[in-house]
Amino acid sequence: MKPRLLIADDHTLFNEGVKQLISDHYNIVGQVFDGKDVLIMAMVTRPDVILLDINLPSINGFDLAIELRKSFETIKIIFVSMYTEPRFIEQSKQLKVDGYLLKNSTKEELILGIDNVLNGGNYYDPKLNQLRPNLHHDDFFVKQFSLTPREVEIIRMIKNGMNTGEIAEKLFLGLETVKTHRKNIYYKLSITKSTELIKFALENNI
Amino acid sequence: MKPRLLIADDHTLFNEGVKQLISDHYNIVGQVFDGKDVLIMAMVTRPDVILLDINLPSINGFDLAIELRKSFETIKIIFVSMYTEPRFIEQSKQLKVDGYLLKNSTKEELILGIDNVLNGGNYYDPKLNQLRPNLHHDDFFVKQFSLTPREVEIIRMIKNGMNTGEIAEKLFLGLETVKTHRKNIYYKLSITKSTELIKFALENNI
DNA sequence: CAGGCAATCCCCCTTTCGGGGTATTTTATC
DNA sequence: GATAAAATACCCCGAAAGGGGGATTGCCTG
Repeated sequence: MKPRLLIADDHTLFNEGVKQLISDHYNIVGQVFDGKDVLIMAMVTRPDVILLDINLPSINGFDLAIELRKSFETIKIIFVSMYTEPRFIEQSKQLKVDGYLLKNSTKEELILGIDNVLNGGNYYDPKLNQLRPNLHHDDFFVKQFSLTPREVEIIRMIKNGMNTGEIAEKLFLGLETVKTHRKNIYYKLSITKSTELIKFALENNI
Repeated sequence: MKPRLLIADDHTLFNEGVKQLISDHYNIVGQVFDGKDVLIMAMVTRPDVILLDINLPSINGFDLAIELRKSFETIKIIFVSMYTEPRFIEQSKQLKVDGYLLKNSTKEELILGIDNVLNGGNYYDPKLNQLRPNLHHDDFFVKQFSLTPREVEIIRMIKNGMNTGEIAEKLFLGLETVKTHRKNIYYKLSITKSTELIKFALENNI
């Protein structure tokens, strides 16, 4: 009897593609494309394991993991994401998510991960441990504007509503240092105001 | 004879999944996972069409499109991306890229797009044109926070990067009037900074 | 007509931003 | 060990934003 598997990813092609790829190994009991459908679908199909995208519409993967854990003791949860941010990994481990796979994995790695988790183990993609913090290999925007990791970090904090002083305090930096970073960011992005920065950050998912 | 197709996407699972999905319809002559391999692979396999991710390692999709156009007159290029940024669409059209598909398309849309392009046409995902117009949302937003028409007008202008002085000038108002409106807006939304206002506005489609 | 609301305008004051510099130390890379 | 890139820090200055108060006009509605 093949293990029962539910796929939750809003990228239809990816979702469908993964299904095709591994339907020899697993019984794909459901596919959902929106966060709000995951819980109901889990209820209906009772999968052994859920492949869960983190960046889902309506409800994100983290919130879903919390809810799934509440309602379904035995369902294994595996995140499948393109994000390698350490804070994502951290949060996943805190939520006792069973696995974390990257979207640039191979079919073999995917199956290896799922099988490991089904056998009661954990599987966090080995590539996650060899990453330099805050360096986003596959972030087109960061490359396009040659932003440094520190600059991206500060952009995120500005996006989250922090001002220069708060950022300096949080990062244990001098006020002037953060000001310098801001100036460099503005220069690189050819902008002049924090409001433009917010727009840039939100529109580019930084 | 099935059309020859090359897939370029660094997300192995996606790349592989798409291959599985459409290998009935097309002859998948190659798969690459890094920007630097695209040109050589195009040379070797001579595909009719390339499905090209924009956010590739080493060389991004735009630069590749330029190079491909130079070296291979007849190869059709279709971007397959998760990004809906208008400036991406613009740039794609300027580069005379034949198609632009979204990663949350269905298998059917994918095939429709590829076939259109193979028949000499263009195919830009219809969803790209209907991004935005959602009057329900901002209605809700306006009601929820009981914003006046004038306030909404000013929020839009702030979102578009204008400062208090520019807004005053444009609306033939005194500086202090606009400042007062800003204060009232901040009070109603329980925020303190323009950056938070931008987030509110963008996230609620104001 | 009274009360509420929207829209307009003003003063005072402090903090934060944005733009112009310059300079030192770490880190990575060749 | 030289070089380049990144990260750190400081100075000066004016402009803009933010926060507190108050006030007037007009308009609609009960």
